[in-house]
Amino acid sequence: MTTTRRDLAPRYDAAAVEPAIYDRWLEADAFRPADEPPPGAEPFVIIQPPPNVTGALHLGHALTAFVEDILIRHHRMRGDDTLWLPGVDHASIAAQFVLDRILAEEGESRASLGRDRYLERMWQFMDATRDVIGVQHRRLGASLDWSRLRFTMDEGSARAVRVAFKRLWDAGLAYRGEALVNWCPRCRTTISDLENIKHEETGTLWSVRYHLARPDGTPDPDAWITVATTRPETIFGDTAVAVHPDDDRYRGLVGREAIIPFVDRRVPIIADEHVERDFGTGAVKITPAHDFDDYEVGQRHGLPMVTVLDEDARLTDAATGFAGLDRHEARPRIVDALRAAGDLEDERPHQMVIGRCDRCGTVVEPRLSVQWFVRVGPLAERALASVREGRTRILPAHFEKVYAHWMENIHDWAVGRQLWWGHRIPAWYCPDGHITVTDAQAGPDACATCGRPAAELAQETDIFDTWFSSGLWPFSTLGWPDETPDLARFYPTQVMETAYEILFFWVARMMMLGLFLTDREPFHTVYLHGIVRDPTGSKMSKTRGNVVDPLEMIDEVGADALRVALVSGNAPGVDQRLTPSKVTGGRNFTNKVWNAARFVIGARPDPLVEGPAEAGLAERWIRSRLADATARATRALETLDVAGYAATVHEFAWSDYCDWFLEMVKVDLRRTDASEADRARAWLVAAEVLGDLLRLLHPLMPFVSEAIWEPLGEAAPTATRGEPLLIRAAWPQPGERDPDTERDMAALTDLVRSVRDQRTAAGVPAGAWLPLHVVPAGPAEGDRIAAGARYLEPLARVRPLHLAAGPVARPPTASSTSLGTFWLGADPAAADAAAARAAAHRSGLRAQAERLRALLGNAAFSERAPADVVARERARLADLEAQLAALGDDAS
RNA sequence: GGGCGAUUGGCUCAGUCGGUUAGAGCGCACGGUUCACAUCCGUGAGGUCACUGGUUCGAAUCCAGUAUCGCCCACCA
Repeated sequence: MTTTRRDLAPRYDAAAVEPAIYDRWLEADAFRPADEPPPGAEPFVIIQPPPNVTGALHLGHALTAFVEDILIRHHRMRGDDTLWLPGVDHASIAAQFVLDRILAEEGESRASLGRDRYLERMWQFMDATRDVIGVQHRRLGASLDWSRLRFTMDEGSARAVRVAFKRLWDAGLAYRGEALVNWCPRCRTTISDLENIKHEETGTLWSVRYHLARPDGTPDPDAWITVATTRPETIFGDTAVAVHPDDDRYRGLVGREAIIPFVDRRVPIIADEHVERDFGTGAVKITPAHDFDDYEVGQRHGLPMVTVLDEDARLTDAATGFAGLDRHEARPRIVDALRAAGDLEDERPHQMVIGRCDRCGTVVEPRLSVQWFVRVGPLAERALASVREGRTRILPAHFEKVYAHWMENIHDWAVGRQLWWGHRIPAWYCPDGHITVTDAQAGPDACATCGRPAAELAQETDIFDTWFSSGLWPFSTLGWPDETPDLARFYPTQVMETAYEILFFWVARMMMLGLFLTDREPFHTVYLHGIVRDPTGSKMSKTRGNVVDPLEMIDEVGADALRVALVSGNAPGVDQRLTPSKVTGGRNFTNKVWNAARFVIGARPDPLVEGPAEAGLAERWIRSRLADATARATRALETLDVAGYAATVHEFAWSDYCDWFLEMVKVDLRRTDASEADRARAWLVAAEVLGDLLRLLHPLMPFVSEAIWEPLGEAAPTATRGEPLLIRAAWPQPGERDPDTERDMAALTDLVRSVRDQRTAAGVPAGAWLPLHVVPAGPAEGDRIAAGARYLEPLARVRPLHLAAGPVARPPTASSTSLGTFWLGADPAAADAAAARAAAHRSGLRAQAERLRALLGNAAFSERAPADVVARERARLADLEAQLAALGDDAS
């Protein structure tokens, strides 16, 4: 019988193996679900959070892809109707930011090109960059169904956006209105609250005299009210001065008028609870068009709103003498002018919170404008109920509180953006001011209100916030609004896995829109992962220069190693530090698995003569351990405990399979007294368990496991059960545990470890063979030692083994395990340390026995603790006492 | 200002339903050319589980408070 035996390299060479394996998966079309769902199969669907089209792969993408790929591969192997759908997000503001920079280098700009040419240019840019992120995901080993790749700017998404907005409009949940919004003067667009990032900064608090108006309306040079402000450049927009109604200092001034500097406008002095008496001077200027608080005060008091800053945050003509100046230039000049006029009373540094644009860092300006909003109240209520009532759960669970808190305090969503790259809002205006919203691609035929023909209507120029189309992602990708087969088959999805950072941006919006538009929760579980930080715990950022490029890491150690590093020991929702030692650990593990397989495949007896053979201790033990590992790994994956899964397979592979089992297999393969059938059996067990181990490992290290699979199958067809590709192989069913065998093995390995400890203590050369004397604790123990002797001898490197029957004089180096008392026939000169170790061992036993006696002697314990707990402790004490007695210790 | 979370060996992190010897990897010490792997093997040291109080026969685990750190949200100009 001849077999093709592959020569595997002594080291796992990721760079050589991984791309070839990925190509094999692609050739086999292994990522795509079957055309028809397998009968009785449960769907398991993850829609990939679409990475930004402009972004390069970072560790966050890698973590996302790894966690999702692990879940997907597991379910695919279980035979579920599994779909993992990839996508790319058009990222309007981010994409414009990038393109604008490129254009600037070419001496062009948004303005110089105009909307149509700009968008043309954007599409060219898209064509050039759109595939990059996908190609990068392939290097991670992501088993995404590329045949279903979607883009948030494709026609499917565009249609979904139009239909979604039309439904919101028809339901009265979309409206247009004037309001104060966050405006980024550099991006020249509205941004949402979430994109307005608050920073603690030191500014200046100025106290400025506003002179009171005399009856004739002129300023009284001798009477004034002093207001505190951090924004003197908005003085021109002041339409009131406010004080607290209970503030005695100003009681007499309420109802009088103050004169705004420079513009000499008379404004009322009003009383409003919003004013903090203890802050500043207790009097505040009210600028309704440039401050969210003041806006509300203005509403309450019916104050006029004067806009003094334009789209570029330059002072408008309302700013007499300062018009045209940028807000930052204007500020010091205005302060100077006030000082010159003698109206600047005070100037002091002030800690304050400043909002800056998430994208460009520019100070955000509250700006009065007419905008499109989504009324989120009713949407949020449903989205909140879904989580409260458990129809969608969030992992880790404490984020449910965060989610609820946000949903309860949610503000209407300003969905319009004054940008060009994105989905244009499908609203048309007629000259009479009517609004027509349609989901027809070609636009409306006529004004819905007055019937004016389409030619007289003008479409809204604003586009949607990127997150509007993202909010439709779980169903727009499956064909919604059409009732497509994919939508019926795969929606709602199972797991939404993403970074906790975008819980509000994205997850909340998908919940709200999904429930409104499809009447179903778009996913059953939200799995949030944390941020990958640098080894010191800092967030990775380009400016800090501490960014780790996953692709470089993969070049170095391989994708599987990076995957192990990122998912091991990482709980959901918790930030992690990626250290070099974690990456090295991942690499070492891939290499360990590779080499274990190399050994097994290379150790195949030739010829392999199968025949009747008995299941030995090693075989029974490893099968039992495998059953345990399979059950635990499966359970961990079912509960989305990815780190627990990784830890389980790591421990089983390294400790059980490699450290103990393979060492025992070596013994069995080299036995001279064994039959060929016995050797064949020992090897086949090793190969078959390796097969199941590879199945368990596959989601964690898909490349290595797949690379080994084929050569293993060639050497041992029963190990792979004829399944050609591991990615499509069946997930193992947990077998039966064998507690007796596990106990026997635990006792044996305990003895091996104790002997090794004695050897180390005695300074015995590692290679030396020593006689071992054992006095078994009883006849049963003696039988167990005899049964395990063939492993005990080589693993502990002891020979010969003396099993004493009766009482024998014990040397001071004697130590004990549950199997009995033992000592080594070592050179007496080297035995001092061993004797000390043995003495320490005895005193440890004594201390434990002491503790247990105290516990069991406590009536409260024996009476109140559960019977099984008491019995267990009793048994432990009995065992300890037996060991002590066998060592000649009478302390009991 | 409100909310959420964390605190476990030198480091990074696990720790199930409360059960009496708290685990892992890295690091450290010692020993190793045992024919899969030195990206390895073996052995060992190292923790009063942040602190205080409570519940309990029993607390890293449950409760209350304190301290420190971190994050999120928020309209004191």
